[in-house]
Amino acid sequence: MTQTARRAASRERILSAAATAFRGRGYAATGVDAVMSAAGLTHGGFYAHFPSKSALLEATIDHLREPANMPLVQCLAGLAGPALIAAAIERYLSAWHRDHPHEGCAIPTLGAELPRLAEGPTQAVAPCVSGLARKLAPHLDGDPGTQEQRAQALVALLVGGVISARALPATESDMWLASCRQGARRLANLPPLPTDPTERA
Amino acid sequence: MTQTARRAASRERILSAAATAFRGRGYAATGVDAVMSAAGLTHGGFYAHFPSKSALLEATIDHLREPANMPLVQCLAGLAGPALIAAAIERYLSAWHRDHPHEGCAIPTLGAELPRLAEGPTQAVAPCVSGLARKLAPHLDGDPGTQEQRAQALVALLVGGVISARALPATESDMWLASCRQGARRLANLPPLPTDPTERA
DNA sequence: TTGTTTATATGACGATCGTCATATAAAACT
DNA sequence: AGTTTTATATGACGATCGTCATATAAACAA
Repeated sequence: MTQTARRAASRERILSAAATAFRGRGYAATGVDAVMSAAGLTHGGFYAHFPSKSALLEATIDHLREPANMPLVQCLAGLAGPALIAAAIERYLSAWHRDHPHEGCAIPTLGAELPRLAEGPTQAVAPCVSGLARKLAPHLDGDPGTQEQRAQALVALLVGGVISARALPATESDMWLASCRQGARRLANLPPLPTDPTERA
Repeated sequence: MTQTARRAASRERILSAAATAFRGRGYAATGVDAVMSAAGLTHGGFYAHFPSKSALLEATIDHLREPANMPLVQCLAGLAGPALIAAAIERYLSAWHRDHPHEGCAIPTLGAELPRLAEGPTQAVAPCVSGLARKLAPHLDGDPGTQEQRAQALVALLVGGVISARALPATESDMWLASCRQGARRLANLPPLPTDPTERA
């Protein structure tokens, strides 16, 4: 393998390890050491790739914004309109997403932590949030003038639903997610889902 | 002042300082040193009051759950029904709450960080979340059987709205908050607010 | 007033943090 | 083949972390 290819592959492994670690344990609680050993490297070589830990954070956010690294959005390919909205709600407010923070959307895991750091990380998360709303907006029905605003409330409900579901014990959390799915469908003008009798209180 | 009173007052100052620091900068990013000096004490005396930093975290959550330390809930006293719901939405999704994380609700600031720590802190936040939903539920109209579920979606929207609003730049954030307020009123079966022409896009 | 309890201050400990200078070893070039 | 470039490993630095043993000084009891 050529050296430039080695370097690119290492950088990619560091970014991937950082994406997992930052989402799983948070930015402040994750050391450069942990990221590098997860990438199969030693901590000293880190500064050949990134000038600082906070620079790694920004690069990680950008890395997670690439469509290939957003499985929750990528699985909406081919869908449109109410079907896309329904699928997005189902995926985002799923038990899998709640139970796999390190593989899911970065907003619920890092959204609260990043804005209290420097401006750089904050400016990196902002397009994450508004971008998600802009992606969903055109698929909402009703008045086109209010699509964007209803999409923003929908994104807030998705993010808050995942965060609060992660803070609750298992049984309570399942019902909470179901309630959020119903609420999200209501915001999106979708018909309510039939209540599954097996998961009722 | 008697010694027991001194001790109680110091403990209270530590808890109050911890509540501000943890909400403002996060748990992992806040040192015991910073909490103690904010309380007007030196770091060494900390372990005369709490056995560990994580024990302080749990005590701080309990401290924040006391009604006297929840200004956002306390200002709802005397209200009931739709008026209470409307006031809660207005307060929670206000620019003030967005701009003062260290004085506001603990869920948007610590909700994502605490569940990835030990079980102790997680079990401390859970009643925070479900308690807020239970407080709002009886004031929602409509089918009493679905009150609790709609209250859960409403809480998720409130929490996610504040978190995402804090991640956005000022102008975009104001509109985002307004969209969330409208969405929250829609979830609560309240009539839409008249759109303020001065803050339209 | 004297002796005892106790709340807080002082200072230090091991561990870990982010950072970097240097060493090594492999690839690239002549 | 010999030389240069370069990606990574090694090891160390100052700082800060959580924790604790000890000292001090004030409050209480006699």
